[in-house]
Amino acid sequence: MKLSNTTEYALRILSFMAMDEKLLYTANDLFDKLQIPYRYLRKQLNFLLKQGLLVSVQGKTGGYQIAKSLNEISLMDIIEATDDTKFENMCFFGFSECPLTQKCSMHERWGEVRNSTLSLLKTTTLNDIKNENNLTNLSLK
Amino acid sequence: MKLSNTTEYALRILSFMAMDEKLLYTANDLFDKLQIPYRYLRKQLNFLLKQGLLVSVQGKTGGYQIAKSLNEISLMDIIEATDDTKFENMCFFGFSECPLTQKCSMHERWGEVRNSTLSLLKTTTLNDIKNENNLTNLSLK
DNA sequence: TTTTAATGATACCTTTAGGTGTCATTACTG
DNA sequence: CAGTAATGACACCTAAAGGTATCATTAAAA
Repeated sequence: MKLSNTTEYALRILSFMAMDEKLLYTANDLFDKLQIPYRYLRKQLNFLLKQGLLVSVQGKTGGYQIAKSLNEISLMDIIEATDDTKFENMCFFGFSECPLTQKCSMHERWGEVRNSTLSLLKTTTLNDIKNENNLTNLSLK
Repeated sequence: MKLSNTTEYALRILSFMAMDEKLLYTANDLFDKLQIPYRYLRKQLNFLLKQGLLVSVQGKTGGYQIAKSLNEISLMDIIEATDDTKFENMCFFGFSECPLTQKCSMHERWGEVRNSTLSLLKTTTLNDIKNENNLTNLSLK
């Protein structure tokens, strides 16, 4: 009922980098702010790179940058890149067949809240996040 | 972003038993219907017993029964019994301090969908589930 | 009173998410 | 051109969730 740590980390990283998307952020910059273990952060950055969400520059003045324009990356894009759960037809009881065939006793009710959650995640982009960013305050604590 | 298997199993078990709450269900009855590995199911039943959600009868004609009246058990009660995540103030980015002090950039939006999910889980009881139960169909697949 | 079919308890195994450690490579800079 | 500060790659460790195995206990029923 909670995103995985890995997914939360990815959301932190990209949301933070969205604050100034033209900047080149080093792993150390991000480590200081985001409360993610340093080596795991490094691994995660490499992963996001391979997923095409980040680009990197090597060498002494290197770092990472968001690969696309902010309004092209939704929160759902980030979640899907780091979590292979299929949310679309997720049955409340975890039955794999529920949504398409028979309906379980939570089908309607659960469908509603699931859809509003999914819709929020799909329609909110990094650009929206940027415009509302108090994330720095947060990450300081 | 998904309930744990263990929690889903607990929801299956109690929702199924709610269909006829006065019946005594054996582990084998439940195993046949609920797609839960037999030995894990046994373990889980013992756990739900200790949590006070079930009562058991030992011996040859024994089995399990829901411990309270159906409208006294909400879905959230079941979730909380099997998952120690604290949902109330769950921050979207997983920051532990978010909800009470500073607000992160998803605070408002996330709060809304989180609250409607929580409210559904708290207000839906096993009695509601019983009244809408096609779960048998489901579990047959 | 023995058998049988149920639950109770507990220890162990397996997989995976999360996290570490080490060394190579790149490219700016003194 | 050597030193340095960054990323790249990859192997390994750890804890917890999920799942399995075994044996003891209970109580109805033959």
